[in-house]
Amino acid sequence: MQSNVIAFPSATTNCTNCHWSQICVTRSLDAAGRAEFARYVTHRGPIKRGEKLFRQGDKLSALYVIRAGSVRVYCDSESGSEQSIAFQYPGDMLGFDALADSHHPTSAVALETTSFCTISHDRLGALAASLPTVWREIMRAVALDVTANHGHVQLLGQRSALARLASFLLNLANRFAARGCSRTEYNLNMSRQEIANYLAIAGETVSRLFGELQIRGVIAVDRRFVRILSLPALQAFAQDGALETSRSA
Amino acid sequence: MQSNVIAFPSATTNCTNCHWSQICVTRSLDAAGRAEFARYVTHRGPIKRGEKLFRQGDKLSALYVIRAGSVRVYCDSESGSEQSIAFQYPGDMLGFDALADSHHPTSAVALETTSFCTISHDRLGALAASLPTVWREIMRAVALDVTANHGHVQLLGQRSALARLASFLLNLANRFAARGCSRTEYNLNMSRQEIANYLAIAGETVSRLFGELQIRGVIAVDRRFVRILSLPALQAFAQDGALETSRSA
DNA sequence: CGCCCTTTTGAGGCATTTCAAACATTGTGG
DNA sequence: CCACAATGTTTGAAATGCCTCAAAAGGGCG
Repeated sequence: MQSNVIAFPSATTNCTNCHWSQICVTRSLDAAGRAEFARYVTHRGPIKRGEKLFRQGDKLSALYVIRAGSVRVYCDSESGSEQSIAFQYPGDMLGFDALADSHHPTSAVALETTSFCTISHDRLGALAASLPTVWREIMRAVALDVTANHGHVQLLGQRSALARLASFLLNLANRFAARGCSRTEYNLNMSRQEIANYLAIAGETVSRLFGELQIRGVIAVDRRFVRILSLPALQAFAQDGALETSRSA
Repeated sequence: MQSNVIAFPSATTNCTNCHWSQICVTRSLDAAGRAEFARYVTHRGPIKRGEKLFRQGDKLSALYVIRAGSVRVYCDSESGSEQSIAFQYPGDMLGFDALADSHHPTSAVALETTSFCTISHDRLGALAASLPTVWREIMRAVALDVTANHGHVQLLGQRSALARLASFLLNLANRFAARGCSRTEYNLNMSRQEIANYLAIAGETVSRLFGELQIRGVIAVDRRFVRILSLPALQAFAQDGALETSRSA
């Protein structure tokens, strides 16, 4: 998000004046509640591209909320291959999958300079006692994460690589829009290879498909900057993935 | 599970004498706790194959735990296609993805005659007040579900169809083993087509791959009954998906 | 300016899909 | 109890979309 419109937050930001209070788990809290919540939150970072918030296998120490920047969550399999699970943006909470056995089953790495908040695992009980309603919001955040995972499975279930890429671009568009950024113009925070891994297709295919969509006038791509020229056309590709004839709407 | 070893539970079963108390969210409760928990639980079913526990779009009314039988969870996309998200067995909790916006983003359908428990959404607050520690278990169940979803994504990220099928068979094996059933012999509760949809490959391919694995002596298949003849060989296929030469261990 | 890394573009091969038909299995009604 | 329908499964042959390997082109950064 850092690269998309919104300025990098100052170090003195806290939950009462945070940009993302409508997206974060604080969204249902009033000013007093947010001030109280802030007592349980530690600001961290900024960390640089490539640095990790946590590693697969690490003992759970806290839950995380992105404050600025962006993060890629991924899994390493026994066979050595890596699978990207999610890209996370400001306001997104991550790390609760570690609540199952107190160890992180995934890793999270910064895609760019990134700041984040942590909520100590030890203090979750106290937080819940102090702000009972916040549990509901945490559950909601978890449920949203589950739903996002379902979306990812649905995306991978789509046969055509084109449909996957189109779905991906639309997903990003919606998430940026939810954060007050442009729905139709944004910077990709990840490399082609990282997109490819997330979509479970080859990097070269991603490249080719960006080309295809550009030739058809559906999007304009310049390096990592994407402009969606026809949202309906992109949605059509996301649904049936048909390439075939002239379809630019 | 009904078809795998364990007898169908009697109608008088409750949380204090439930077969699945080591898997269910009650697993950390003592006898008194379970008795208390049982006050919040309603027994439902049995329902028949094809009947639904809940439908995508339904208003959230309760959380669900399978007691006997098996369930398929799936998503309908706008384009009309369907994507299987998970297969659930006794002790598994489902439905909490609806906590995000109070409506179910998925549907759940019985694969066979199935009984289940419901925990009314309205009474979750009272339950939490009465049994504070149970929240931790519910969070754990949710985290397990998230982890399972990551596993599904990893599975779909694997390129070869053979690796996907092998991973799937191993996943089932582990889950049956966790429930005290045989790890190496079990009945599939779902059709070939349902497996294919879950794995995002064609039904015909599933058929062919079952044949391949059988010819190679890795498994023996008779209709829906599967016997794993070589766990190591199946694991090898799950990791690299290489078919190539003689590899029967 | 030159090196390195990412991205793009090209050509060929192959795994998987698709379409189609034979086959088995289960359930149903006469 | 059998014939038949309906459904699910297997098998075959051809088409194709994506991957792999390889090389060139473009940016970023010292």
